[in-house]
Amino acid sequence: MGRAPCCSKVGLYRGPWTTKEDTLLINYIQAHGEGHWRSLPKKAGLLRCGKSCRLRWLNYLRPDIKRGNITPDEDDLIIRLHSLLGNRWSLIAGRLPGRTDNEIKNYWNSHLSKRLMKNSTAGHKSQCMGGSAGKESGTKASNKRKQKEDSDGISSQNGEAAAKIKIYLPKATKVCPSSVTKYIQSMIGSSPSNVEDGDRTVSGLKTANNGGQGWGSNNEELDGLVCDLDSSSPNSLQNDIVLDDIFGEYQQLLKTDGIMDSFVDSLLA
DNA sequence: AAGGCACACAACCGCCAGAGA
DNA sequence: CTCTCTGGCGGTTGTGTGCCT
Repeated sequence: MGRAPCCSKVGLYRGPWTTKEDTLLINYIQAHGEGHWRSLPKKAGLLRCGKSCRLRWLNYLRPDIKRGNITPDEDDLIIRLHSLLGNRWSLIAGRLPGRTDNEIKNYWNSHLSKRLMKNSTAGHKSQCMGGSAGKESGTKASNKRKQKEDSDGISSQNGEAAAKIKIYLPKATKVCPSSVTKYIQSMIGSSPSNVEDGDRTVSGLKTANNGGQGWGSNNEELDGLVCDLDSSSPNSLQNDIVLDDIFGEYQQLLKTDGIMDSFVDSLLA
């Protein structure tokens, strides 16, 4: 309300993209590279909003996009990262090569949030769920689908599957430490944030059993995290203990794998 | 066979932050 | 310092598809 739209929508197409539009966009970006989304549609001969072009490219047309089902490894990693970062889909996507934030967000909303909800309601209510938990359905159709997912191994992975998870460096994404802090703080402060997922406990950083597979962040974020919690949390003593554990565990992982060195290198590059 | 329902996912929208004038 | 532009993010919506009754 009151805000000017990102572009004049008069005379612009909306809705699903045609193959012709896709081709125009791909050709243009291959010739001129990404960026300048605002002027791109005009130059490429597209009657689309620049934002729409950007989204289409990033979420669908990019050559390094990995199509197909989320693997159990990715599934597990998404759960872990979400338990730690909350709905920071771009950060999570940064650790899953070929996956987009949109894809992960959709996957979470349609699969994982419901599964975790189901598991958590069996025990206790978990408060580390994402914003939209989705509607739980009790239809035979959905049950059937869930059974299929289970048989496909999506939710039956255990430590063995988790042990195969690879470590990926995060993209150099700018993150406000305080915002991350808020998320983690909300998770830590909201009772046990662990979510029982089958035989396995998914917690903030319970990764010691999987060979040090990790998550993306940087020292600045963690410094901010520690400072904020130290200074402002009403339950700071309890939070401190939990946080110290997590932070120590995280540092252990970094030392073990030399993640931070290469991550810093990637940032400096 | 038809209608209803739920799901999956592409696409849109509003807001925010950083850069530059 | 302020304003504008631009890119990026997360939440939400729209639509096609498949299953069930």
